[in-house]
Amino acid sequence: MRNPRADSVIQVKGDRQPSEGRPKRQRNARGQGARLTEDIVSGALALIEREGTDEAVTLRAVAREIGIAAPSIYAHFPDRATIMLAVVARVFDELTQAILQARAVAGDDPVERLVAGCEGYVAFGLRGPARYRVLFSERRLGLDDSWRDYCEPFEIGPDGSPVLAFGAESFALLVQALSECIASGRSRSTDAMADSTAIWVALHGTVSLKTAAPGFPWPEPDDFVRQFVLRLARIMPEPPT
Amino acid sequence: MRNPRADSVIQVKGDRQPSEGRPKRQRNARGQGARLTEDIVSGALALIEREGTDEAVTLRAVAREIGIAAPSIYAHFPDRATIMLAVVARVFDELTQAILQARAVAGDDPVERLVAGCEGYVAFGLRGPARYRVLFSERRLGLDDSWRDYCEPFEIGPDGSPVLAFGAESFALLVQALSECIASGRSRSTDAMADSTAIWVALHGTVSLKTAAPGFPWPEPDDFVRQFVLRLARIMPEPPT
DNA sequence: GTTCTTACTTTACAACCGTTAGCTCATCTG
DNA sequence: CAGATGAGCTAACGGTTGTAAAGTAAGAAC
Repeated sequence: MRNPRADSVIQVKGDRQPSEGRPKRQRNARGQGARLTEDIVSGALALIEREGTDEAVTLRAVAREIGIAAPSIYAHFPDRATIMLAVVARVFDELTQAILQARAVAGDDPVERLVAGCEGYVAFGLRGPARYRVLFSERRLGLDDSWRDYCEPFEIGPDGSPVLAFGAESFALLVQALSECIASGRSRSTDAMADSTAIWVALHGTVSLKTAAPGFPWPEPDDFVRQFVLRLARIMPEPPT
Repeated sequence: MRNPRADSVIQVKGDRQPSEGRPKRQRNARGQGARLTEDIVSGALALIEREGTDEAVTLRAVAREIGIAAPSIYAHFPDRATIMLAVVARVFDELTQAILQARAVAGDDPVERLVAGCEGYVAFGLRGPARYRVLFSERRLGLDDSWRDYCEPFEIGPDGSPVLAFGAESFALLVQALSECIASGRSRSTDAMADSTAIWVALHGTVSLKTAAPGFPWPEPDDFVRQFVLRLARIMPEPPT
């Protein structure tokens, strides 16, 4: 059994330059090198939205996207995982803004504000399914502590990863909205944390399943969301007169 | 600007045989060739559970896993997507069995049966997060009609893909369980379909988020599930005497 | 004007991947 | 026993990826 174990490789192949195809990006000015860091994150995000999956984010693909050479990324990020972490941080920020904006146009009624925020969450997710998916799909494996240098200083979970620390801001908005309903006597919830968690779970499930199974006979989204939010938030059937 | 466009490649590399490392699988008997089809699906599933992601399923990895040569797969599946489809079909089947089993030990009370099925769903998901994830993460793209030859004959969605046809069985169990609660006067739901959808969405969200964010302060799972199922199913506070 | 430094490139390597073409070898059929 | 056929193999092509090493262009500092 002659096993050609010695995998000898002679490869005479040149990588394509970044200049071909894509518009070549012009070099940053002297002090502005950090600007490329932002562009890398933007490029990765654009790639995700265009291709529909985060698997499209490879160092080379990102480099092509923004018109630089692949190894140039190493000056800004140590590896792919850290790029993705920065992407996640940015998308969580966008999510928080979307919720705040939806809530802002909802008036003063605490229940309406709660519902509006939830509808905003779902609308955000459905507006960019791939972008939303990265929030909770990152296997944060093989990721050392260097993420601290590239993201805001978040708290660390018990397993040493930044886990939900990212979503904390959005989740806090939800807890706060429910608490206001409780305080104003509109909800008979006795555990804002647990009930917020239930709402969050349902919101996430809605986005996740609606994008994964578009063929399912889904009810009209806003009313569907409203109905389950009211029940999970233990909103009273009749407002107190 | 001399651009070495002509990417001439001289590659003198031999692939590794499947025999090295892995235990070489012994050839199937004459009529039993189809047995490898099952083994390929099992191998892909094992790979998913071990590596934690379906990205680990490459033709070569599956071949290594079960001790065959990569090209041998082509006699059984035309491409990776079809293998994944068969995996999804099998996992959905496992899910249905898990729900049925959980329900079987729940006694006769329709509410308890509903809750037990839901807890079974969540327990199944948490028992094998990667396995569960494939159910709803497959981008069914670039997948021609040949899936019909490898899975049970499912209905086709409006976009020509088998989409939710897979989960239909599990979902039907849920609708049925809720309908029994309605019929026995324990639920005041007037739309079993919509309320089942809400429950499904919450169940999926629970599994998805609990595995994605294990660092979050999750409530005890069974009670958490029971609480939101009762509310979403519009179960009466007091059983009728 | 020389030197230093920043912000990148180019080139190359080693390891994967899917897929094709053609081969081997045991077993069943006549 | 001859031949067909099923079941799986080897070898190879052309492509992808991450990443190391070394090179270069332009502006700032002296």
